[in-house]
Parts: sequence; C-alpha cells; structure tokens
Amino acid sequence: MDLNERKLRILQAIISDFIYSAEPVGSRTLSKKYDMGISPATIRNEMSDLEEMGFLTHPHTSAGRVPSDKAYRLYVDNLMKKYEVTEEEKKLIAEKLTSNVIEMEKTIQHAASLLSELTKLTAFAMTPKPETDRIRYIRLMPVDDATVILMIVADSGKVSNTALKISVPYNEEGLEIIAKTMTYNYKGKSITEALKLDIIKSFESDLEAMSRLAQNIMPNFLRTLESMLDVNLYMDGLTNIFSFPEYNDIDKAKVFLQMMDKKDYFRDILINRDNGVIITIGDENSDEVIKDCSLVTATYHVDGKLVGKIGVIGPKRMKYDEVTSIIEYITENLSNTFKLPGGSE
Amino acid sequence: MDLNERKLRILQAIISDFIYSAEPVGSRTLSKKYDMGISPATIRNEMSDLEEMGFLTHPHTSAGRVPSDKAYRLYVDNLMKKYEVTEEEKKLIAEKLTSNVIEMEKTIQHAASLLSELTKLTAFAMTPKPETDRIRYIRLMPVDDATVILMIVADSGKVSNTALKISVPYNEEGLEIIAKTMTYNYKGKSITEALKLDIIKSFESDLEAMSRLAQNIMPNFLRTLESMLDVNLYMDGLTNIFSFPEYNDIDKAKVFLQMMDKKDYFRDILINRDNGVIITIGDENSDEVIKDCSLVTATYHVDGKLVGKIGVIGPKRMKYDEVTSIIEYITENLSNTFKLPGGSE
DNA sequence: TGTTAGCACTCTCTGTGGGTGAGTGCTAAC
DNA sequence: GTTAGCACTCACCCACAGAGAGTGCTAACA
Repeated sequence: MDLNERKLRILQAIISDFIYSAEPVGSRTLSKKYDMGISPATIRNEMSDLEEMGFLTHPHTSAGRVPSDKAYRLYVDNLMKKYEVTEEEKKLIAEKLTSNVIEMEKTIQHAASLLSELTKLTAFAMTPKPETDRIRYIRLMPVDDATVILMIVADSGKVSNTALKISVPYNEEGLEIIAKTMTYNYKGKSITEALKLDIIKSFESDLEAMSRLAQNIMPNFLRTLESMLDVNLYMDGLTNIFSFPEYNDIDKAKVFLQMMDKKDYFRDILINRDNGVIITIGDENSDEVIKDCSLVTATYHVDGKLVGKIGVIGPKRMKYDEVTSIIEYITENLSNTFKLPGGSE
Repeated sequence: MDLNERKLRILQAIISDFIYSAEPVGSRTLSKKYDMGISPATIRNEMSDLEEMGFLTHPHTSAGRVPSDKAYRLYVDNLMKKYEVTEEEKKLIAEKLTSNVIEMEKTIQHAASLLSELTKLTAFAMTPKPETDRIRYIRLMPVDDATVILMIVADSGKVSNTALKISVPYNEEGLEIIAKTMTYNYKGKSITEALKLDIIKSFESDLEAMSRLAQNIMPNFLRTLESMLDVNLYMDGLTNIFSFPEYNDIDKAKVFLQMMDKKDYFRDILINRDNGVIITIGDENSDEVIKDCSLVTATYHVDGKLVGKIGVIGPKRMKYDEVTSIIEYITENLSNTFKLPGGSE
C-alpha cells in the first residue's frame, strides 16, 4: 500500500490532534476540525489503511485512532516542522544560563530547571563524565594544627577540595613540597590514569617525617580523585507529569516517579545513550519501565571536550518540535558558557 | 469526665492499631485483638466518652474510631514508650555517616537518604545556616592567563571556590598581595558582616594595575560570599508516600509531591522551626498544606555552633517512637562527625 | 451501678444492568 | 473513488440492591 499525500495529511492531523488532546481521534472530528474536503467515511477508509500499515492503533473497536510509535517516528523524522525558539524563551535562557555563572554544577542545575519550565515536562541534566579531564595542579593549604585543605584543579576548570585530618605534626613547607611532588607526578594525567598511579614511593627516600605526612594525605587524595569521577544528576519538574491525563492513574504515576527516584538506574540509562540530539519513542527505549514514555536527550560540552547530557522525559505525545528546538538551543548556550577554562566550579 | 486508666488503655490500643492498619478501629476488633477483658459494648461506651473528650473521631456513623490530633499529642507526650535503636540500625548509621567523610554536603545528603530508608518516610536534611560562620582566609591561585581561582575558607571548615575570568594581565605576586589584603580585612568576620564591608578603597592607593585587578576580583568575591549563605535542602524517599493507603488518592499524592517540589517553600517552613527534636501533628502545623501530615525535625551542629536541620514528613499515623529515636540518634552522629574543624567540605 | 447481650439502624463498598454517545465497519448508491 | 446510511461495539455514567462492619440504644444481669 502507498503512503500517499492524503494519507500523510490525515496522519499528521491525527498526531497533532492527539498530542494536543490526549483523546483518540475520530473520523468525524477530523473532517470537521481540519477541513480536509473529504467526508468522514473516506477518512475512515484511509484510517483503516493507515492502521493496516502500522501507523495507527485502536484502544477498542468503538474508539477513535491513536498514533503508534511508528507514526511518531515518521512525524519526528519527516512530518514535523521546525519550531523556532521565541525571543521570550531565548531571553529567559540567556538570563538564567550565562549571567551569574559561579559554579558549573549550579548552572547545570539551572539548565534542568529551565528546561522543565519551558517544556512543562520532567527535565534532567547530568554533569560531564570527567574521565578524560586532566589534572592541572594540586595544592595543600594549612587550616589549623590538625587540618589541611587539599585542592585539585583540573583542565576543565573543575575544582575539588577536601579538608583532611592530619595526625602528625607538619609545617607549611612540608605541605608545599608534597603538593609540588604530587603536581609533578600527576599533572597532565587523566583522573582515571591518576587513580592507577602509585607515587607513594616518591616520598619514601626523603625524611621520615615527610613520608609519614604523605602517607596521611595520599589515601584521602585518592578518595577525592574518586569522588571527582562522580556524575551528578539533577532533576526538575517531577510533578509536571500530573498535568498529563495519562498519569491520572495512581499506579502509572507511582511507577514513573519511583523510576525517576532511582537516580542510579536513570543515570545508567542516560550514560548509555549516544551523543547529539537523540529521540527515543516508546518501544524504542530498551528499558522496560520507560516503554510508554519518550526520551529526548542532547549533549553539551565543557572545555570543548567533556560531554554532559540534558534532556526531558514525558508521555509519547509530547510536542517534539518545541522540545527538540528548546533543548538544542539550551545545549548550545551551555556549551558556550563552558567554553575553555573559566566560568566553572 | 475522667481519663481513667482503662480509657487510656483503650486509647493506646486504638492508636497502635490505627498506626499499623490505617483502618478505623471498631469495638469488636479491639476486644478480640487486645484481650482487654471487657465486652465490645463496654468498649463502645468508653469510646463514646473518649470521642466526647476530643480524643477520637468518626469518619461516619457506621465506621470505627480514628485518633484525633489531640490523641496523637497525648500519645507522643505520655503514652509512647521509648524505642531503642537496634544494633543493626546503629551499624548502618555508623557506616554511612562516619566513614568516608569527604564533603559535608555529601554526608548530609547521606543522612537524609539513611533516614528515609530507616523510617520508610520522606526525609529531608538542610545544611546549616552559615550566617555566623567566620572567614578564616582567602586565596587566589592562577590557572591560566585569563582564569584565577578564588578560594574562601571558613571557620566551620566550609570551603568555597570560584573560577574567575580576569580581563587584565596579572602575575602571581599581585594575586598574593590582594589575597593577603583581603584576608587581613575579612578574617574573623562573619559572612553577613563581610558582605557589608567595602574594602575596595584599600586597593586604590596602590599601583593602578593592582587596583584594576582588584576591581576585577571583588564583584565575584562578593557573589561567592553570597552563594556561601545559601542553605541547601536535600530530600529522599519522596515516593515512600505511595506506600501509605491515605495517599492512594491521586489528588492527595499530587498535592503532597507538589508541595515537596517547591523547595523554597518547604525550606522556609523548616527554617522557622525551633531547635531540638520538634514534633508537630496535623493542625499543629501552621502551614495549611501540611495540616494532615506530621513533621518531625531535629537539629545537628557543625563546629559546635552552626545549626542544620534534619527530619521526616509523613501521615499523622506514623511510628513516632521509632522515628524520634532514629532521628535523635542520627543527629548525634552528625554532630559528632562535624565536631570542630575537619571532616567537612 | 457498671457491664453485657440484643437489635435496629447507618453508611460504605461492591457488583450489576440499562441507557447514552462516540465511533467504527460494511454495504450500496452515486 | 467517494459518500450516505445503518447496524454494531464498547466505554462511561448512573441508579440500585445487597452485604458487611460498626454504632447507639435499651433492657437485663451481677
């Protein structure tokens, strides 16, 4: 059977209407509302064909038609018109994302909040996977007799610090020597490489006091490095799903929210997605629990290299045109904000 | 009318049963299950008295009795037995809270997660209000030609850093002089005091280059100080409310979750609560939206001074004995972990 | 006088069955 | 190929009856 122009027009109308109303679309409504110049009966015949071709389904015999995953895919790939981000939206995005950038993490959090506000969906943002981030330098600074602050600065601009409890006496020079030695050994190494390195020997030849101080510091240094590898996931607009009639069912809402609550689980889903703007619709999602959702994700860059993700999750009948344009625009802004050292945590 | 011993026993049984079952308690069930040695009819008479005294209510004529807020209050103040935190629970708390303390914020987050896990309620934890925290020192460290890291260390051990974009040429000595001058001026001042101070003049007398560098740095310094005043609120176990039959109603669940989603609103509720272990039951809560919840909060200390809050929110029929004991135990552990400089962000 | 058995009454909850309306699918005519 | 007509289907709403849990009152009992 042929997917001719009239069938496409009908399909498009059904998808638009269903995205808007969440109600199965009937032939009569269609012919009245969209003024297609053909009678309901003709539309019914076409609908029946479209159903046979797998683009429409039927919740039950006497209900209207509902687009299938295949239909949404066709819509996203071919039918959908490009949505232009409005000036108002652009202004809001610029305001929240570029000014006042004090911490990278805060900015990423704001991006999620903004995205959920603009799309009225549940949004999330993931900090970059810093595996390839390289160590720039390490500092040790005394606070008091028993406390030292360890600071690690990476190429991306990420800074991590930890207050260490030190059980041996020390002085500022000793700290400086250790920090310099560490910087010398770790500079230019990625965090994952650094974790494999064993430099504790470097200190053994020196004075014993120094060696003991270093032994006090190193385990904490490694733990701090490890924590730098953590990927944080922020969510916003969780309760937005309540505005969709498909989640008026308590069990559906419960399953959705419990899934989003398991951040580790959801993080894994995100990590395994490809880069760029990716849309997965319903059954296209490999994870059982989100098989009646659509997921739209995109990637932003930090320092031109590290890759973070941002996106939305919601019912399959989302406004794909708006959502993708807005996400694209936000990721561009984020990438610009995080371009090369500066403007980061 | 007198609240005699038998009435108390009946009331206690009703409260226990209702906390467990969430079903209105009838006279027959009570006499069978709790073996009180009196007949249902007698119990009915007593129940009727208890209702008149305001301790019980009636959802409708032919339903059993439900404890009123006044009954819960009596239970919490007088009837409830002290719950002993089990060895297992203690072990879990010790594991999650004392070991591996790299960042204060992470530990506080863990505390919330732990609390929700142990109580099966929605838990939250608020970082301390750092108004009285005092600045210990300020450092400026070069990253590259256009980036400098600003680091502020406070007495509590809290460390805040920001990467600044610098638009004028500079050298390490210049940074050090400015950092020393800033430390000299700000050391010992609380953050709120520091925000009111205007030290930009201190740099005017010096070389012009220095003055321009300082003018590059100061606005960002103030913004970083401001961000140090932020109080973070972490939540965990939001979806636990789905396990309570009283939230099987989609609208109830929605209202609850939307309320918790408005973090600023909820943060304000917490900030206004007194210190120590505080239980507020139903109508005792001044905020309309949580009038059918109970809120249990407690305070922990950082550096022996700063005060953070942690607690749970849930239906009025919560296991107050368990909840209060566990919260108390966790706050003790937190306060110990955060005792004086060390073990913090 | 306090306690208990008995009984009528109340109210929720569940299941059932008819009516309504939106929509389909088929057939026959245009 | 398109359309009008019509029988048929199915979800949804509503009313109604019966069951079950529980109360409140009364009268009898220790």
